[in-house]
Amino acid sequence: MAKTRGGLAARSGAGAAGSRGQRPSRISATVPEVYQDMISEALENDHDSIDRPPKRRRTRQALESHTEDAKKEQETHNEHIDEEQESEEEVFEDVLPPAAQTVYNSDSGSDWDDDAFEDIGLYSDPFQPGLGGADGDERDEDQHLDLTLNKSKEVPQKTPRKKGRTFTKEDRATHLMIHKMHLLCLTRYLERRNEWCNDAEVQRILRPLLSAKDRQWFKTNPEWTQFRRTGSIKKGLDNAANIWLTNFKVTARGMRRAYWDEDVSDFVLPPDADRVLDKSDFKRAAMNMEGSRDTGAQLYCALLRGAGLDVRLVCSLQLLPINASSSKTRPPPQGVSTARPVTPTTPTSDGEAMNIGSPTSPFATRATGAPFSARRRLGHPNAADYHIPDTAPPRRLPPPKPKQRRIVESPYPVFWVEVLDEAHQKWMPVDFVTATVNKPSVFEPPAVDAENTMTYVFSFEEDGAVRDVTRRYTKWYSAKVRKTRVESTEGGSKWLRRALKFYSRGWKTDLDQIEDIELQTIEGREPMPTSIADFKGHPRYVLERDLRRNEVLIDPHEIGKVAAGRDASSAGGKGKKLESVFRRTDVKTVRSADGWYRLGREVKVGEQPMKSRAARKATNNDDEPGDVALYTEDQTELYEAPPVVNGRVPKNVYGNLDVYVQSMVPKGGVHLPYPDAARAARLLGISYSDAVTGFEFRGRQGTAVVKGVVIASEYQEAVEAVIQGFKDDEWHAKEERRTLAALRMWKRFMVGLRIKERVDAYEIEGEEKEKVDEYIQDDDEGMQSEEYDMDEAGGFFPEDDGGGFVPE
DNA sequence: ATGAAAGAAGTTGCTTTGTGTACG
DNA sequence: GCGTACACTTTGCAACTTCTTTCA
Repeated sequence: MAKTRGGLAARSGAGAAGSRGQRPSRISATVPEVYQDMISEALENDHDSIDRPPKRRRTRQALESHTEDAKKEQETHNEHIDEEQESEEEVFEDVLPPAAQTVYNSDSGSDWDDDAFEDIGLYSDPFQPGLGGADGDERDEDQHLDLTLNKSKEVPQKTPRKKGRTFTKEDRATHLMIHKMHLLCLTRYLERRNEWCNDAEVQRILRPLLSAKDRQWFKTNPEWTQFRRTGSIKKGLDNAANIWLTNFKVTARGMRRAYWDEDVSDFVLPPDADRVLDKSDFKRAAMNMEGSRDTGAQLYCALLRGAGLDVRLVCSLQLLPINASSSKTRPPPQGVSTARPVTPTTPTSDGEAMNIGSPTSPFATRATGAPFSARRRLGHPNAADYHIPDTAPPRRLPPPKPKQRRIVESPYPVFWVEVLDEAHQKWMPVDFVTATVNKPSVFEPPAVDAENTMTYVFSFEEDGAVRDVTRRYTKWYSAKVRKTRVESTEGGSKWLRRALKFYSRGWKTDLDQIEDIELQTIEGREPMPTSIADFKGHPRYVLERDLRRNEVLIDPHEIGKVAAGRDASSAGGKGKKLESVFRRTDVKTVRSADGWYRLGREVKVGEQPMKSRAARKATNNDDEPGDVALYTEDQTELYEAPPVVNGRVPKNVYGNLDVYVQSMVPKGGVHLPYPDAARAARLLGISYSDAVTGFEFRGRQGTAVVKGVVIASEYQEAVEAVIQGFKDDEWHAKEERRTLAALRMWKRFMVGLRIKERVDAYEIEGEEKEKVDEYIQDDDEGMQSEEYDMDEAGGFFPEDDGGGFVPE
């Protein structure tokens, strides 16, 4: 769990979660049961994965600098551990920090086994901030994720890679788990915010913002035409957005894109972080009409709900990517939207007051990307991004602050709302950052936006039900976005469904169904990808080049062509290389006859292989390594083992029976997977075969795993009875051993008593009593040691049901 | 600026029916 | 002499992944 904590530390723009410690017992009280299951499941898996020591790589740079910093490193490392253990309990805090961004602390390492920390040292990494001696700027350039913990004796690899790192299977599993945890945490956070938007007092505070006239737009007459009703609401929303923009002041940074590679050991909450932690903060934000952009959107939601509209709170979750590959671990490039004057990892300078008008301000920097004057920008879709105080003076006086601070965020919102267009039974996205109504296409930030990414867009309704509406807002859902979501991992779709089920209302309204169809249509309308890379892993299209060796196109229908290769971009379209695009549904998995047999299937007679692949090795020395024929599932049928005849169970050449799946048990037979079954069958003298259920690798060769036996079904009861008999016997034998041991001790005790009695009888007047006492004492000691200290003996300890020493 | 190709370097998955010794 | 329990050992290769560089 230590790792988890490291991964969920707040990065920036996040609330101060650290101040609210909790006891572990509270975790179970506050975490919904379904999540507890999921978490424990995930942790279990990880325990499995650490059984085998992972093979690790190491870069030369890291090794070279190791010795110098080793000591210092160790100290730092220990501190980390302490911190992590301390704060580990807060992971599932009831109140999540607002806009909680998460980072993965490289120091928390790949193994969270406490013992593992004792003999594993972190390598000092010249790229790691604060350790390699690089100054701040360089650090940001070169800093990369070091998830690898190594034993210091490890030998360096021959030719290490300069930058970047590949991750082991365990690392990737950890990344995925943290990604999931992050999703759960943010969803819960979102649900809570959504709840606050329903708060009557918040709505009451905001109510005066909209005059009766402003509200009039939202009161539509059902007798009006659809168009008029929608038009009225849109007009009202435009109006409300203007009012909101002139009144709400952005004073804090909202949620932003998460990265893996930041060192949280010296993390300081930036001064412009969103500090709304509980409902009272939320109310205060409503009263002061200031806060982060996110808080603004939430309050806006409350305002509209208060005005009687059906409003959903929408959030584009800023999750840690599933793969922490090096391209994703670099700090955000100072690109289009990162017009921040300071590096993101230096929070102290982050908070420095800035002069908006100065040429070094983000305004000036922005000028290259958005060459608009402040006034022109007002009408620009991204106007809200600039939050210009002078052109839109707030109604209330700003709090007395020495200087105004610029908050430069992505021009695309993270939080917004969806308003129900009742006439059309559709949800219209409404946002005051982009100042748009019903334009879903303007919400998706480009891939290069270092502050904002769109992967999961969740929409919470007033009653707390959640909907995944990502497809409404993303252009390339199937081609790009889906690959960054859990659905692209094994069992991911199911997991997400399960996670979101917790927030569902349990049934689908008509509106939900209409929306389902709408989202499906959007997905179906997605055009064919234009780049070859996007075809890989696409749920609908496939290129022949991306087929795996056990995949084959059956009855393929070419459904398009795509330009591939360098020729494609050559002038005049000459020499264009075109590749055929096929449907993913035409792809079938093929296996060898042996492979199918392991799944309990058999290739039908006369079937021709669909594909063949080169055999790895000749099985016998004289054989040429030929090709292995591969078949599709359609070419196979369920394997039927030779039946049990007259109680005789068939055997294969190895003298046992393959039962890889249940269907391979021969007719008239039954599989008893108990270890004692063979002995029982032998005792009864009936025919049986050992059941081989799989293989395990020991040494160089695989060995069969035998699990129980197959017997004729008529003997099942008898064999089970005998197995039960064995168990009873065993139990009785054990009891007998215990009884004997107890009796032995009683005997000894009695003998001891008798001796004492006799010795006492020898006592003659005048003899010193001490001697006798000594003798008895010695005897006592003898009884407490060695043979009396038997585990199974029972007897001597009152709590043992063997009883004995203490008479009942 | 972007993406494809090619190459490098590393990881993963497939493979798939023992043997020798001590001891009761 | 026989049966049983247990320790021993952990291949090698191709596919696949990820990253970098080069180029159009």
